[in-house]
Amino acid sequence: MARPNKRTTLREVAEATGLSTAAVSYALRGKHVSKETEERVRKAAAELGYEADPIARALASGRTSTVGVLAGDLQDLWQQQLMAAIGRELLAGDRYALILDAGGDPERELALAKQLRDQRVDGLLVSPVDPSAEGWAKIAEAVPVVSIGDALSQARTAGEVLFDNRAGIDAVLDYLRGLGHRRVTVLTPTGPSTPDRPADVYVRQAADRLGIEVQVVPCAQELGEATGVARRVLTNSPAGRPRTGPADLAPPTAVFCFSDSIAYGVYAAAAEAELAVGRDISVVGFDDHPVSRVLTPPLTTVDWGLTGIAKEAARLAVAAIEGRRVRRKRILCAPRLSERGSALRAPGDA
Amino acid sequence: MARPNKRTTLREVAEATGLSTAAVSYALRGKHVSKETEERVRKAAAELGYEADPIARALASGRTSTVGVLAGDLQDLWQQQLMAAIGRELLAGDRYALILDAGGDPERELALAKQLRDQRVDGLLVSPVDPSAEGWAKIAEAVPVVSIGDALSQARTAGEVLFDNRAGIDAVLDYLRGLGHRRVTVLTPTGPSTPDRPADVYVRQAADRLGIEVQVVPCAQELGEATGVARRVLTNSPAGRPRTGPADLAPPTAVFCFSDSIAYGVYAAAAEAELAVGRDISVVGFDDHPVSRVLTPPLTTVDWGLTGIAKEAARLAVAAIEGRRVRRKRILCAPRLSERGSALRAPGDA
DNA sequence: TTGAAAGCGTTACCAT
DNA sequence: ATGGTAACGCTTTCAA
Repeated sequence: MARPNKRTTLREVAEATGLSTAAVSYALRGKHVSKETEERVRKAAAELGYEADPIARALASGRTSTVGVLAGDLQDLWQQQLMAAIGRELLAGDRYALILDAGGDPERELALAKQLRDQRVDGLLVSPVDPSAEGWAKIAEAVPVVSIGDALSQARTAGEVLFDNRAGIDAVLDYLRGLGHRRVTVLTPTGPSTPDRPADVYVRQAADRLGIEVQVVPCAQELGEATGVARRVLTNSPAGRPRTGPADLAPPTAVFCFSDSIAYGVYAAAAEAELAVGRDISVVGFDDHPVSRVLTPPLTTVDWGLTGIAKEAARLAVAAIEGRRVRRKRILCAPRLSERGSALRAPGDA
Repeated sequence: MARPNKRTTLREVAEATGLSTAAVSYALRGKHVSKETEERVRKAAAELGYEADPIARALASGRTSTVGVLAGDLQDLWQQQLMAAIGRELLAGDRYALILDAGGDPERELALAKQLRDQRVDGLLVSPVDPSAEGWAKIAEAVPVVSIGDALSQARTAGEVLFDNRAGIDAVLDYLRGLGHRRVTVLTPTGPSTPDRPADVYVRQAADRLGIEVQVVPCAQELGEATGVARRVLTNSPAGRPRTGPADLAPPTAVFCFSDSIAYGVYAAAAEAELAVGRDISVVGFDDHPVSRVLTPPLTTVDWGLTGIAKEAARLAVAAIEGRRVRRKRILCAPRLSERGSALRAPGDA
């Protein structure tokens, strides 16, 4: 039965002030009451050290001032960064972020989303592993959902902060093509159990259009694993060759990573193989994590504006929670190619 | 009033089965009931799509199967990593991590801890900004607390996973001394509003003993800010000189950073100043974040074993929650100096 | 403006 | 093994 050291309850404040619990409840929230009683109640509450019990409040009101934040995969350093930023943003608005990690598993992702809903989170921010899952529909009915990155195609969300993947991919492939690259390997965090994500699909189309040969290879975010995959790609050992794409025996001249975390793995593998990033093998990332500029050479990557994303996502969620209308509930983040030193002219290209 | 699409409640399951809510409640938890009723209830519950409401359960039982995880400062990449790891660890045990960020502010840290307690978290894991704060005592009375990094000196915690700071600092200073360094700047995340932490105090003693001149300079974790501080330290501009320590005009030959995140700032500043890390200026970190080995040169740092820490901390917390006794509730993590390329012989040293 | 009382959905105690 | 029924601590009608 609960904890031994009891908290002061609303009833006790009521008794102390000679008011009803209802009156006290209102007074503490500044509703329906006269200035003076509010004052009196506040004082009594302070003296008794009263603080409303969030659980009881949640049960009675259905609200928690807690927002669920569901990361697709927290192994991704950029997502860690994003969650931290969202947490700060929410906290600034007196809301708490309940951060969960789906670990790249689409099923777990939905299971966690449901739990969050059951916990009465007022809103749910999600950076989805599987944006096309049907399960999102029901969840979005029960709680305002804001998706980050890709749109939840099956659900009516309260807001979306999307990456303009097409523009980002076009920008990178154009850039690489201009540098003379014709064989590019794309490393995507999409796992085997996950359906292709929009970027995976689009990058093939874009490459075809530009006359670039791409090979799309799935890759874990964790550094050690990513390094392993990159190692195989760079040496073009059989395990690194995907089942799709032309059976080209030459290794790629450039690697395009759909997350900076993965790019770090390529750096590690390149160092092992004594390949100079930039000169021997070009690398492009996709997030602009802060440390990317500290690498040698600094990682050329696509910046989506982390802070802005966190701000917008939090804003949309809060607006939805408070039932406010917003002008645009779909924010499209434009890519900015941060051209640094990791992608240079392809070897052998004039 | 709550959400429109109502959930099925315990009472409905009771009515459907002709049992009392009590019986159903017990049955679903496999207590006091016969095999067959349990079966019958389970079936009915499944058919009705019943799932216990965690909030109501929390109010009635005082338990939530949620664990609060309070980060001192989530700008620190290593702490991001740690939180992610703890979250995974907890999730594996069917508990949810409620991750909050104190943003380096000791007052906020305590305020958040209280909120977490009010949320009825079953346990609290904390990587404290201010381990010596008195406020921890009360919190630890109400909920099992496990501290990570430094011990909460004023509180009776349920467990501790401590870094052997003294050993770590000794190892690094010994190492630097052996390389001929005599002027070392220590960059610590400890903020102006925070009391000195054990490591800050100890590093001065250790340096004195070894005949090393140290200057302890506070430094933010965020890359941009850290770079700024490091810039001043490397050029020894007035702003970089702390008020304490000898007024030495020469810049340090080595920088010892109490977090890898800060070390990244030093790399950035060194690059700006065209100083070669290792040759012109030695840098040592204190966490071993995964990306540290990807830098050029790879960062020499102190490894505490992230995964182990997350595991132990989660284990201690869960044990305390379940009221189990543990042999050792104080785990001391031994430092392992990962000697890589960022600290070399001091310039001018034979 | 204030009070009385009915929930909110469980759990846990006490009978049976 | 089950049922009845207080808690749990708050919010929110509905009256006054």
